[in-house]
Amino acid sequence: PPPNVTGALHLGHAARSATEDLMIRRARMQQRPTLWLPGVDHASIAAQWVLRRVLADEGTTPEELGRERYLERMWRFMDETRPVIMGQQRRLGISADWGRERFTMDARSARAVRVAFKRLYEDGLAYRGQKLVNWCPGCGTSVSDLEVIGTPEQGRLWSVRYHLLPEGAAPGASPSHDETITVATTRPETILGDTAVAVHPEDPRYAALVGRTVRIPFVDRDVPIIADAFVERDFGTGAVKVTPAHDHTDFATGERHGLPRVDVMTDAATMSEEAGPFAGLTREACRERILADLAAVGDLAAEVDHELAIGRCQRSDDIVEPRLKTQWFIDVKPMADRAMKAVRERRTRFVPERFEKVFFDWLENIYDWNISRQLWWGHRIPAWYCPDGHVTVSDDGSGPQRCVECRSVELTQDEDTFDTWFSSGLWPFSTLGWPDESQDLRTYYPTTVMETAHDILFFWVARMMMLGEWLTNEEPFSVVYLSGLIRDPYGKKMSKTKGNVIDPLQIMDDIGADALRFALINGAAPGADQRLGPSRLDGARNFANKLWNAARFVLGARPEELPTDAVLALPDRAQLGPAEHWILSRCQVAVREAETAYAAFQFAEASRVLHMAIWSEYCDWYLEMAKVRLAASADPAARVATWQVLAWVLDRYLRMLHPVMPHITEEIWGRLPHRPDDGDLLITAAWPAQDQPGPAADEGQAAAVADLLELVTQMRNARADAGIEPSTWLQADLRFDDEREAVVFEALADTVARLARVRPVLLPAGSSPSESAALVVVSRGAEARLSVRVEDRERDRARLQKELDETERLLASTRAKLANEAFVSRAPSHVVEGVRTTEAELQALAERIREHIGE
RNA sequence: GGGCGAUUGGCUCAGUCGGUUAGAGCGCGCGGUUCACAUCCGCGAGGUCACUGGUUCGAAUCCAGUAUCGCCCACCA
Repeated sequence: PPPNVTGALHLGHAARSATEDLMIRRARMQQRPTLWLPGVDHASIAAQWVLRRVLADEGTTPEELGRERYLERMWRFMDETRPVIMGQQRRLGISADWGRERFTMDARSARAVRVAFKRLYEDGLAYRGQKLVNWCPGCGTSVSDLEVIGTPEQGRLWSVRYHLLPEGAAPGASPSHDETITVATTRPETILGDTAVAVHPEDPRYAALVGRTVRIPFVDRDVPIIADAFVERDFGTGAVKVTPAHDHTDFATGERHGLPRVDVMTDAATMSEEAGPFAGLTREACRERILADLAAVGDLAAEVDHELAIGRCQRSDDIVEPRLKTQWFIDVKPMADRAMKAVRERRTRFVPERFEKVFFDWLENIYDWNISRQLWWGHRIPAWYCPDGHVTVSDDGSGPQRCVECRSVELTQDEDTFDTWFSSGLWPFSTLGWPDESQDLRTYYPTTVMETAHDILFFWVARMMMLGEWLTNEEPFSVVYLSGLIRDPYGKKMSKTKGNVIDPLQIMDDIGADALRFALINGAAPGADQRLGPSRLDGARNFANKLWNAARFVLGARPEELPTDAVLALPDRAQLGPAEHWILSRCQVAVREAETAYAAFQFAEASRVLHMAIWSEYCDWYLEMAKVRLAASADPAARVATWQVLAWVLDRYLRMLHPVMPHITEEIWGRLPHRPDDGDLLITAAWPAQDQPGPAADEGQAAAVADLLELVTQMRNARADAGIEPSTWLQADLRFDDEREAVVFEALADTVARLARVRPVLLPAGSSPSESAALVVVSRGAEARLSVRVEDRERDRARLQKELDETERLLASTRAKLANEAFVSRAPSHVVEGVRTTEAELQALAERIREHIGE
């Protein structure tokens, strides 16, 4: 989504950009045709606020400048601010098609807006009419329903007595003193605009009063008591004042009953001439005066605290006033139906899926879209009026010559501009050349993925889908990926006033763009808000550092025997040792799992898989194992083969990680040998998950190595528990149940020595245990005895006992399962078999441990 | 008022198809000047998976209800 032109890069942008860049880079490596079109949005209301502050600093105001000079100043401001936000985006390293940068206020967008509007007008969807709009006095413009935020606030509910006219009395007669109807209101100032009182048609309390006339105080207007089912009998007094010009419900009621609309306010939210004695007062002052006056004459019947939802402007936080205006609206229902159809037909799907429901709920209950804004900055509505009031809509850039109805040449253009989201809603196709049948449009439209935060699902995504379906007859994108918002470590929204904002530019200075990207990707579940704080950022920085250092080691360990122009390749299979089979096997698993996650939009999972594989498998184990085989004393062929595996595996990790951390992976990759079919840059290199898998690892050897590593861990554990100095070399007698494991061990004896700091000796399978004092380590297929001093061994008793307890606990639960007749007969056989195997292993293990404890 | 989501070690979160010994990072404890990395290495402690009931041979996972928190929508004035 295009960021606002006047904005500074914040973490939300960074997160969106990182996610989008991830997708585009992966697609590019998969050799798919990719286009990521960057740009900025003109954000009319936001820009107007920003420029007003700038002008204030310059000692002037928009009003002083006038429309024309104001717009000139705005364009100059755009020229200053636009490169700033674009430059900040580039620092993230996002691989957009920068040469195609677009702006929602550029000439091509302007044309698309005109054409779209004319089409909607001709289709009967765009119309001009007098309706209630949401008027924001602070912004001086109407805003759409979405921009009005219902804010729960403590208010009051006043009950006011209206006096009835005597039955059958002529209009203007004196109202009755005693006969009254009491209405409840939270907004006494709108009394002045009342044109009816409504009660429920089945409310016995008021049945007799329906049809009578009441006198509205202060303005002395006589209005009817009407019956309408919208009235809630249980609320307030059960009688409602009806103010069609100042309340959305009342407007609808007024339409049903043909009530007049009396507008008692001005654009500045002060009382108008229609307010009679209160004209000129602010709405707040008017309320006070009315309440005082009502109380004075005894017509204020009750006053209670009442919590209500106040509509406030998203931008200015002012209380939004429903006001009667003649403006442009779009009947969105037909478009909404088309958009919903695209989703039902699965031409567009949401990730995560649950947003479909939110999407449907909104579109099913949608109201007409008010698109007129009383702002200067924006696309001016291409509608012209002649002196007779005829409307001419034109998509011609220079406007119409004559009125379409009376041929008058005296035409005046509508003063208003479009809601910014109208032009944003055209983005997927206006940027590709629409309305022209351009080559780009044919190639890239409909697009593949729309990625954005869920807070603009209605504002933007739904509008793009409606406008796209209606204007191009195609869904604008097939996947909507909705991400969450970034919050501070305590779950609070980041805001400047709270002072909890993390500045992505500062973070990039501190830890680099890649670390920031990794932190953002790694912490983000689709659709879920994420908390971001120092600890996650530190972790990401550490990972970048780890990868860099591992690469430094690999590059530095390159054997001299390998020709400088050697291509990236695996050695002959015969040259692979067990450790090489193990890491090749692990690498294949990681590539497969990461790809599955990427394909399912589970980007955090993909990053976790790669983080684990690189850190916990490649660095923690394989690099350490490789060091032995790389040592100068080793056979040169083995040394070369080992390095080839190191490089080959690293290459795969780098490719898979590139979408997340483009800079560091590119930098490292550039220093590794490449395959003959590779270009110079990783950004366009082939995606491992779909290229040739390479020779399959020997899974038997890989599994044996895994067991051996488990044994190493246990030996370390035993040493630590017994408090053996880490630097001490111990003698270790090893015995394996399985002959193949023994063979693998023999090949890796030096490696085991290094990893566990022991001098390992292989005992024959049936040999008797050593008599010397020893730490005993027992694993499923092997055991080790570490020779130590007697007192060291004494400290070790507890460890074996603990292991036995744990083993017996597991054994008990396994046996309980097998003892369950229902389990054995109903569970799938492979599950039962698995449990049987586990039971046998655990039993053997327990026996062996017991044996050693008995010694 | 309606809807959605969350609830898993001290903290932040994974756990996708019901069967794994429930994982990770941070934090915590113990140890470490091993020639890639102290932004590091090794070892460890720490979880009745919010609660109640149900389905199932088997539930963190599916269903119903409850509680708490968060978000979205809404014309009880």
